[in-house]
Amino acid sequence: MRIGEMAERVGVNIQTIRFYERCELLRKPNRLASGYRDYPEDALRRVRFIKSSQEVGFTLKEIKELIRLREEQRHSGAEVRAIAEAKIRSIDEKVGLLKSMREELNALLHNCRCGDGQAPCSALVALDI
Amino acid sequence: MRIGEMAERVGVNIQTIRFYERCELLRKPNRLASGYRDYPEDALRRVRFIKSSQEVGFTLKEIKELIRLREEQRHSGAEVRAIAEAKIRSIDEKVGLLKSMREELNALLHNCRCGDGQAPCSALVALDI
DNA sequence: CTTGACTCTATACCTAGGTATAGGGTGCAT
DNA sequence: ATGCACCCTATACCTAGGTATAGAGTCAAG
Repeated sequence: MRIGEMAERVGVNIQTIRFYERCELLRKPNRLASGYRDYPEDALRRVRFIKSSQEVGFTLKEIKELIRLREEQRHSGAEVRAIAEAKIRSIDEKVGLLKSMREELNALLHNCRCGDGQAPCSALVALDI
Repeated sequence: MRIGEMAERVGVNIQTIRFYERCELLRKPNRLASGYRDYPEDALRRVRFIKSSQEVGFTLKEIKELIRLREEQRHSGAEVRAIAEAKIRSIDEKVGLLKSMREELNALLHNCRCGDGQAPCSALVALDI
């Protein structure tokens, strides 16, 4: 698959793909005789992985940390373990934050009866924003 | 509380507090006779709310959308409802993404026996990164 | 009554993460 | 054989989200 199809299918800009390659977030793909990049089918998953990780607040630097493990041939089990454990802790923190935000919003949905504009919405007062 | 204490207690730069005020993410606080900003105790929570929301991948623009609801005196219940529902959906998506990342990482922790450097780590191969 | 730590506004600067453009080649369809 | 859609590299530019600096005022402690 060439870069245009890849970008199209994941829903990102072509430049973004090349940008990720420069940042070493994506491996350099094989080239056709023409010099065009030629991606295997599963390169799509790698780009999607980057995009989802960004969605939940990881920076490219953090994402690269995870990716680099794979690229290193002789990484130690202990190193993998330590990084994975740290990532899991940070994921759990994020899930915790999201859950409390969700509860607050849900309270808002069920308590807000302020369509009449008489009083400030009590649910939003509780949310304190 | 003056701005220095506020920044200190939340763990952000003083300039960041003023930046949020300019962006209308924080209400303009009362001023002392000197012209110094004077924050109430609960302004801390508002800054922490912004910071946690960023942690889980919301942009300042998205955060502001939620905040603005409160500021508007006569918002309609339907509008609140629609925005809150949209936010809940996006929170659920994020939680879903985080859960699958967590499972992958957990598999990595329990399957990786590659300390010997003989073979590529099979858990990371499965993770496909 | 001055020195040091704090504050103010205004403006300039910085990093991350892209996005666009210029100038040129590829390759298939007409 | 040429036009159109695609690709290449290199470089410039852009937005978001801050962070630093200059120049000036505040104020409590010594």
